[in-house]
Amino acid sequence: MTAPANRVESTLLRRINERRLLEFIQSQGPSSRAMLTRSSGLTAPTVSKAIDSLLQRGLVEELEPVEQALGRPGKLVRMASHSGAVLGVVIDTQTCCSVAAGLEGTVTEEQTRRISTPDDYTTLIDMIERDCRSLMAGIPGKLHGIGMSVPGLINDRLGEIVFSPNLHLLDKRNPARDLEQRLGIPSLLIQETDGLCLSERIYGDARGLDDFAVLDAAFGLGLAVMSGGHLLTGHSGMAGEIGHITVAPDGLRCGCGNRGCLETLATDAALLRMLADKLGTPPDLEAAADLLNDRAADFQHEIRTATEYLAIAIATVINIFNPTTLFVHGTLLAAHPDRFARVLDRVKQRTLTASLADCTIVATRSSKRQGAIAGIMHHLTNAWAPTVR
Amino acid sequence: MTAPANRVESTLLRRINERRLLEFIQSQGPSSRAMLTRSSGLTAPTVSKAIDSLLQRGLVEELEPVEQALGRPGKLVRMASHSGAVLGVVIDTQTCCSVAAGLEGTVTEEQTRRISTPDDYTTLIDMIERDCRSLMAGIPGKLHGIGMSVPGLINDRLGEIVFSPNLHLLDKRNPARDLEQRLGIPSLLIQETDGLCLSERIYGDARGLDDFAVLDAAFGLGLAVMSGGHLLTGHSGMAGEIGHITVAPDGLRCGCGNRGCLETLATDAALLRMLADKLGTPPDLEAAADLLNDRAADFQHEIRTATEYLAIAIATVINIFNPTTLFVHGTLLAAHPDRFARVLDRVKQRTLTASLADCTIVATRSSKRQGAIAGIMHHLTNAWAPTVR
DNA sequence: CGATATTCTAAGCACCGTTTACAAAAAGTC
DNA sequence: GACTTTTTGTAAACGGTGCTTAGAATATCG
Repeated sequence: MTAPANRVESTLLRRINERRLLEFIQSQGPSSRAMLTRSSGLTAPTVSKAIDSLLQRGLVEELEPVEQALGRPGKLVRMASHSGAVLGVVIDTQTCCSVAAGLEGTVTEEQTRRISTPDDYTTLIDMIERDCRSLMAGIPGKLHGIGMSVPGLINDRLGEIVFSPNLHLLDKRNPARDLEQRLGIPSLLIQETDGLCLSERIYGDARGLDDFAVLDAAFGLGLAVMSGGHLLTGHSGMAGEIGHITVAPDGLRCGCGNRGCLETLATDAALLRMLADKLGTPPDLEAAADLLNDRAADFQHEIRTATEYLAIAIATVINIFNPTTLFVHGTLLAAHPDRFARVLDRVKQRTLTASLADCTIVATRSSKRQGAIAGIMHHLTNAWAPTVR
Repeated sequence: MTAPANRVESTLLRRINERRLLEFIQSQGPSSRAMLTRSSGLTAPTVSKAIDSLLQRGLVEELEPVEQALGRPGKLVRMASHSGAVLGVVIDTQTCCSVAAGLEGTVTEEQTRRISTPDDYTTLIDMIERDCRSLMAGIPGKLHGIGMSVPGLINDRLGEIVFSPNLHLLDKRNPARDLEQRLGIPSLLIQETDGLCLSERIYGDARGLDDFAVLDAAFGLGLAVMSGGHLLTGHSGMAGEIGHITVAPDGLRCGCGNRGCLETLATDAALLRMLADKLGTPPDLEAAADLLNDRAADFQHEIRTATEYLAIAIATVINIFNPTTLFVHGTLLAAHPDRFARVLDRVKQRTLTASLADCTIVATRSSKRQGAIAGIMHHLTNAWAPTVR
């Protein structure tokens, strides 16, 4: 009762500045107060006070200086990794994994637990709970939160997965809320492509970029867009559903009920299906990759079709969003240099010259695991203070 | 030299609050300080000081109270219309118009000058300059700026119209900058669909909405998206080019060089062209509207085709952006109740159920004229202070 | 005419970032 | 080893901002 109720506006500036500093520490690594003063444009005393507050909140920690510079060595400040941690959980069609990381966001194999996805929702949550508890036992400091990356369509306002075409056991569920109730740790649901997008922004090649996009062309066609430094959400967080544009009116029937959706033609899964039709037996992803490497000549038609439609998808994103960079996630077409080059060549045919000139197209190097961590870290900084624009 | 250089951060809060109040006045109409206190959540003294500042900047003006309430009547404050004004200029394929309006944004026929678009750029600027000077002579107070609505692709960073498919005399030009040099009044280039979008947001049915979109299906296929209260711009302001998604790989050749672009199939212009093919002579827009009203049965195929592709365009926007409302601008399909109902019916087939359930689809009631005014007003408030998100 | 209700502003306070000044801690210099 | 130089970090005073409190201004109602 000591503080007045409406202090919100009064501390707004402080919170915005704390957040800005946190982002500098995140992107630059361990920094002294003086370095932050230089890069943020704030004054030294302001930085000092803000860092004190961040230390108290446990988001950053001090490090002994190791510099060999001229003057007084500055005490370094870094994202809390000895005194704080987050968990990331990835739910996917084949495999699920849980990972612990410091607030600096480094994921390691030692701190990862993997399971193959069970058929039953309750079993899934049970197994994830078990893995999380096991990871929590090894965490030194405070656990700030859990990020959970899931495939499918998430409705933020309802707080549930509307439906997940490739993993129906998630339909109408909220595994993050369920896990939060069991563990008592704030948990956040993150659409997997949004996670990849945040991961590129915080840890990847999109650091400092305000307008870029991630297109996941592996199974479903997922799109996440960073626009003006903000993740595109739409009214209910369901933005980014690019997979169901009609591009072949008489094409194959899609899970959504229509025919010829882009998703049925432009993904790894689509190429797999075309290979299966030709071979008579469905190959798995690795077998398909080998086939395409060894006997590419036999599958020219299939490769050309998938390439063409992936190019259409990429061109659509570039035309609509005018990003600086487009990250493409996928195994068969995006990760293979030659085939990716062919995709880019086709994109050139289908994009407005001016928009394409602005845009670099690359394959993602991020993982969903890193995406789950990025998602919860984004939430931790984002929920605390708004951004000015 | 009196004020310190870095005072920016210190006055940020003040500016944000002034802007918020301005938006309340804009949306609520004339308001007393007490009313603003209630609706903004700020305290009375803060509101009073901020209004003083707005009065001094000439953005608002005081009005004599006319209330019949109980206590002391509050002096009303409104957007400056006696003491301030803006101009709007619309450049379009057939007709151009210039209009003067108070800062409250009301456009009238008396304050409008129309010309038919000349063939030559210099003549165009000459004529617009003449009309603007004529309008400026009748303006009571300060002229704050000019908004200029143009068709085509605008590159913000280069500050020029990249190209304008239906009005090539604008290619590589910046008529706003040219007009600004002649008149000495700050002038702003606004993509015409962005203008419609801002117009709906400030003056139309999108007041208070943070996630909606405007699809212009008249000549080109224009898209503007308001996402989280911000206009989607992309890296260079070229976002929204939805017209060149390939939907009919063997279709007609488009101005962009490809075949089967959505723009060649889903617009009024596309329907006109189909009618022309059937009739042998190209009808103008009014003749076409009459034909479709009187002899609809004769053109079932053409109507069905355009309807189908417009539905694809609408569904794409809803799937990708998850808006609360989608405003469709167009004469032949969107403005006619029966035909629009058929479009909506087809949209239902092509949109993800969850996203469609969130979204209302209506025909725009805004005009490009209002859009030009909205564009400059948006700039006047937006340039002054950032938003917090 | 006084009571009541409502509007608006003046004065003082707390918080925030900035400026200024200075203390702390290292390397370089004689 | 003492002094200077360089860099880092903090304490105190100052101006700006919003908030709280108090009070003046101006209407209607009884």
